[in-house]
Amino acid sequence: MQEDKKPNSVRFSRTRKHHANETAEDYVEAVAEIIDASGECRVLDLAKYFDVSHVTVSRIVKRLQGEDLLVTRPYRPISLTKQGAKMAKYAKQRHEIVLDFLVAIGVDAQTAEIDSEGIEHHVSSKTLAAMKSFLTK
Amino acid sequence: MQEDKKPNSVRFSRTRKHHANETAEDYVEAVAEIIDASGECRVLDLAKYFDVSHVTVSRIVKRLQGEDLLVTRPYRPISLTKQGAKMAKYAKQRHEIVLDFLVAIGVDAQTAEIDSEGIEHHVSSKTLAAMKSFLTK
DNA sequence: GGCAAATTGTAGCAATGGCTACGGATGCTG
DNA sequence: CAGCATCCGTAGCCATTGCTACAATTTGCC
Ligand SMILES: [Mn+2]
Ligand SMILES: [Mn+2]
Ligand SMILES: [Mn+2]
Ligand SMILES: [Mn+2]
Repeated sequence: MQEDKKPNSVRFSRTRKHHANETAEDYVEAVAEIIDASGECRVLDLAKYFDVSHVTVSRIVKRLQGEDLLVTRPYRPISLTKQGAKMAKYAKQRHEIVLDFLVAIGVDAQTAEIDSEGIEHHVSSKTLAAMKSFLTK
Repeated sequence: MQEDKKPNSVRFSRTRKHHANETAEDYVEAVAEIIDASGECRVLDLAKYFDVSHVTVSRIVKRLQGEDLLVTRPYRPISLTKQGAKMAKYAKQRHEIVLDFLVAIGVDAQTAEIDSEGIEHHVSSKTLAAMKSFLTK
């Protein structure tokens, strides 16, 4: 049973859904990156990575464990589940394409890094495909 | 006294700031559009526009009034302040450029409408300039 | 004018993501 | 191996944005 929305408002609901996923996407991507760089990922690594308190990280990690994206035990390192690793891989690829794309249209690297961090979460597979095809042309 | 951040984490703080502004930008843009289309903007108009309850709109309108972006009185229509109108004008222009840009790189109109609704808030003036210059080429 | 419908406000709940303060666990090091 | 520093969890606060249920106001119509 779908509540039928007025066509205009659909895009806002969609954007709200994107935002709900944002934290998860950034976190699994960060966990993958930190493990790749240093061998393991701890709560404090993520706190420094995002520049938030360890408390914020701790709570979010707990939530994401409940969503089967990562695994940890008290006072222990954090690792990704299969599902989390899959999301991280996709998020990383998408992030890189968005970043490269912005640079390709003439945005300076530093600005592209900042903007891509927010833009990535709103780029659908269709828009991603368009960016990809632009890059290979 | 600036807390000096690790350069990497800057982009996340920036993205969090963009998100804090998102609601304001969407709301003033919607108020301008609704007034332009129908003469006045009521709480229920915004509720339908965003597909949220009138309660959510009512509270956000109150907050934005406190931020001097719009004006209203109980049970009365909503209008923009000078500052709100200025933000609405910028947001609308930016939104249109992002939308047109996505279409220009080959994204279908419907997808472009959805994606631009989220992307717009993360597009800095530099990235916007790059998109603009791409469109005029 | 008065009643009913439509509109808007209020009360109170939930989820999410910020924070500080404090307490418990881990682990390094003398 | 004991103690101390570091790391992490918990308690409890705030702000924001969702919601339902109910109360109040405005408006339209007879
Ligand atoms: Mn990312
Ligand atoms: Mn991101
Ligand atoms: Mn928007
Ligand atoms: Mn966003």
